Amino acid sequence: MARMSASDRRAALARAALTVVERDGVHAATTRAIVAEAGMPLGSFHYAVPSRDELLRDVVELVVAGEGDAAFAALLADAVDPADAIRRTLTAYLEHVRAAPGREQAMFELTQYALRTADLQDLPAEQYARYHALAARILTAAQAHLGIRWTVPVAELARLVVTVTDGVTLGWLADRDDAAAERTIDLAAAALAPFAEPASDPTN
Amino acid sequence: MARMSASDRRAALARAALTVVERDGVHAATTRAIVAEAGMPLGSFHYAVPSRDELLRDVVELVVAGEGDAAFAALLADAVDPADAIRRTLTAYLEHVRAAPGREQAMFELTQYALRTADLQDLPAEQYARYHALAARILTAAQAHLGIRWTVPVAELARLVVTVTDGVTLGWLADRDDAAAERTIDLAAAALAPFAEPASDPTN
DNA sequence: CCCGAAGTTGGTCAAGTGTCCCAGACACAT
DNA sequence: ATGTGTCTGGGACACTTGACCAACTTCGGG
Repeated sequence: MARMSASDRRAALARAALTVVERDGVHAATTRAIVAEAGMPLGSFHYAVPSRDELLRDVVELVVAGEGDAAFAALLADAVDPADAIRRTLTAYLEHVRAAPGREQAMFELTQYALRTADLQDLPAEQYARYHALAARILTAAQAHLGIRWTVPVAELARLVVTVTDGVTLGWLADRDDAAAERTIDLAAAALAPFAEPASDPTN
Repeated sequence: MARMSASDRRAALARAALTVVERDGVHAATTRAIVAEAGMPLGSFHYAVPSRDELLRDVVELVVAGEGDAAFAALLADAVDPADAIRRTLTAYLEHVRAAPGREQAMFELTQYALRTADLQDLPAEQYARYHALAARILTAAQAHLGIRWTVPVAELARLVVTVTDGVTLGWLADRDDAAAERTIDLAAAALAPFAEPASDPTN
């Protein structure tokens, strides 16, 4: 095994653990499965990290941190109106899920696991705060790109958007019905579009 | 232990297993925890059911079958308009979640578990089909109660409603922010209400 | 009343788990 | 070169888990 600092090894273990969780689920993420994925001997595990739960915490934080760089905002440029923009963005997200179902399922599993683990109970709140903040950034950017203004607080709309993406994802994971998911997105876009008004609307 | 037929015992074990899953999570639903919950000796387990995975299948089916009797439709009577009706219904659902968070979390966990288990992969689709059917029934009933007509197919609207309830539940489970969840529901109600029109609207 | 079938139960096993240990190898400053 | 703290990695321990068994008790029909 190449020599590696304990902290580097810990990071490598977290990445390996995420790979295992995506592929086989949280319950399969044993210490042995993780070190096998990382190509390390078992002994390295507890040299690099005090306990398995602490590594899982790293994994959740890895997930939370790495979810932000979404290129969704770029899509806004092509959209012709708010409904179109919302539909395109949600569709892009669905494509992302379809391309790597295990990844999104891993997010849900990790959230549920954290909720059941005393030491990790604060993580889901942080995780969702980041999701909400990300959605808020996209919505704010959309105002400039589309020349519109949201008629309700962006923070509240952001939470609703995250709610819809989570719901669409869960539903699709359950029945893998692409067409139905698309229709749900169309409907959601139509439902959310009225919250936008032209930026210079004289009625305000 | 009272004498009991093997099939009755199997049903009792499935109920006990559900109780354990609600309280402690899927990973805690070991054969020993289940028989302890059911007040049975360990030996009874494999007399009544061939394997643990087969009992988990029973549990998922129990969940799928027993979710339908919601009394949500009754709330429609008091509502003054579609937005109010939707808000009341979603709020009632949120109350249901808040009263027994473990229960709804168990639903999610069981769905994820089924998706990861080869023998159970067909169950989530069935589970969500039932959710969608239930939502469709409520939406159809709402038409008569409120004297309105949905301007989009009920089946599609039903899937969106389930999407929203799932998303709201997941978000609330993560951060337990009652106020934020309430506002999300308010917003969702406002967004969905325009899909209703007076039943005798002359513009159609 | 008897007897085979059905049900009960504590004990046991092999596999798998998280955690820990320690003897050795390595890198680097002195 | 030598020493010191860091890293390696095979092995072990205590424990849990799902599964199984064999002896025992109870039931219901002939």
